Amino acid sequence: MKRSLRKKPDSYHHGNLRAALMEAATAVAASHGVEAVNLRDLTRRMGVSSAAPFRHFADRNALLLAVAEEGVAKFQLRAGEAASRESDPVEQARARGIAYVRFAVEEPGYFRVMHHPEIIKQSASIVAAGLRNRDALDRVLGVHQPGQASPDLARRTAGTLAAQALTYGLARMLMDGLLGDVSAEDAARLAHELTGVLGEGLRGATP
Amino acid sequence: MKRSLRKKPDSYHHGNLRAALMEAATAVAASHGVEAVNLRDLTRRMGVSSAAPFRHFADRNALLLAVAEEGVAKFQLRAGEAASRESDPVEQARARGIAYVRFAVEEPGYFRVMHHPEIIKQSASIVAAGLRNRDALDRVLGVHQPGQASPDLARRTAGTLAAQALTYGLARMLMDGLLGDVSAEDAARLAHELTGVLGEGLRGATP
DNA sequence: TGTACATCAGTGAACGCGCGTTCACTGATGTAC
DNA sequence: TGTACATCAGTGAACGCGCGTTCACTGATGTAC
Repeated sequence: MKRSLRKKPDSYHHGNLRAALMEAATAVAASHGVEAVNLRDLTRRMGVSSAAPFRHFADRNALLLAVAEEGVAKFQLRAGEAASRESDPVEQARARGIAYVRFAVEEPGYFRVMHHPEIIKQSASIVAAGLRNRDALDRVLGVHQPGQASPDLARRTAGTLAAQALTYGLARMLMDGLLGDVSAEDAARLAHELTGVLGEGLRGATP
Repeated sequence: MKRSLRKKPDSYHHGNLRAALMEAATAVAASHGVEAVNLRDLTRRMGVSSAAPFRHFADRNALLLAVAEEGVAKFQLRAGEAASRESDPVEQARARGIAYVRFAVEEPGYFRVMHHPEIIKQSASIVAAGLRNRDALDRVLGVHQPGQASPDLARRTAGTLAAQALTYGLARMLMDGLLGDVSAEDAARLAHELTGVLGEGLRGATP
C-alpha cells in the first residue's frame, strides 16, 4: 500500500514526492507539532535536494494547506460513515463525536494541521467544513443557526456546547498524552462512555 | 500598577527587565502562540539590546519555564480561592473547573505556556501541579489514585473524565476563538452552565 | 520500432534572513568607611 | 556627607546555524511521427 518515502538511491526521480512530502509532514506534525514541520528536514529524510518540494508546492504553507485539506476530507468521510451506521439522529451525532475522537488518536498529524489557526485562516473550505459539523450537531441537539461564522452563543443550547466541549477536550487530552498511551479502540470506547454521561444530563437540559 | 515595558530612553538601566520580558513573552504567547516567542523580538519591543535578556535568564527556554511556573502559581491561587468559597465538595470541584476556564480566557498567554509539552517536560513542579489538580477531582468524583504519572484509566470514573474533558475542551475552544470573542464573565457563566449539564449525568453515573 | 523533441521532476550551489547566544566592554547603583 | 570600589545590568558587534527560497542546470520520461 504505502511505498517508501525515500527515493531509490540509483534513480533520478522520486516518483512520488508530492505524496511522500505530505505524509512526512503529517508524521512530523504528529510527533513534534505543526511548527516543527520544515522543508529541509523533510527533504533530508527522503534523500532529495532541498529545492525539490518547490516542483510540487508553491511554498511551505501550500504543503501544510494541502495536508489540512486532505485531513478534513478524510475526517468527513469517516464521520459520515460512522453516522450512517446509526438511525436515531442523536446516535448519529454521537457517532460523529466518537469518530472525531478516534480520528484525533489515529491521525494526530492531520488533526494538528487541520486545527492550526494560521492554516484554517487561509482555507475557506476548512472553515466551511467546521461550520457544517457544528450545524450538524446543532440541528440535533439545539437551535439551528446555519453557517454563522461567529456563533450567537445565546442561541446554542448548553447541551450542544457541552457535547462539543467534551468531545473536543477528550480528543485534545488524548492527543496531548494527558491520559497516557491509549489505543484507538480504547479512545472510541472512552468517547462512547463519556458522551453517555452527558446523555443523562441532556435529557434534562434540552428543551 | 504595571509600569511601561519599554525602558526610559535616556536611562541606561531598564530597572524591570526580568518582569518586563516575562510579561511580553506572555503577551506574544497569548496572541501568536508559544513558538512565536522570540528574544530578539521581545528586546526590540522594550528598546533594549538583544543580549540583555541573558543577564536574567540562562536562555530562551529558562524564560518560558519561568513564565510557566508563574502561571501555574497564579492559577493555583485563583483555583484555591474559588474553591474556598464553596462548602460542598462537589461544588468546590466545580468551582475549580470554572476557575480553570476563566483563567484560560483571562490569561491565555500563561495558559498556553504552561500547557506546552516541551516546557512541561522540563518542570517537575508543573507536572506535580497537574497531578494534584487531577487528584483533587478524583477525590470528589471518583476513585482516588494519588499522583500516578500515567493514570490507570480503568480506575477513573467516566464522570471524572467527562468533567475533565468538558472543562479542558471548553477552555481550549474559548482560547482558540472557536466560540468568538467571549468575556471572562461570559466564559465563567458558560462553564457553570455546562458543568451543570454534566451534573445531571453524574448523579446517574457515579457509584 | 526507432528517433527527435518537449516537458517534467529532479540537482546543487547560492542567497538573504532572523534567530539564539557569546564576548569584551561600560555606565549606573549600592555599600563600606 | 563624601569618596573608593565592587557589583550589577546594560551595550553593540559578532558568531554560527538552519531555514525558506531562487536559479540555471540536467537527467528521465512521454509523445509524435
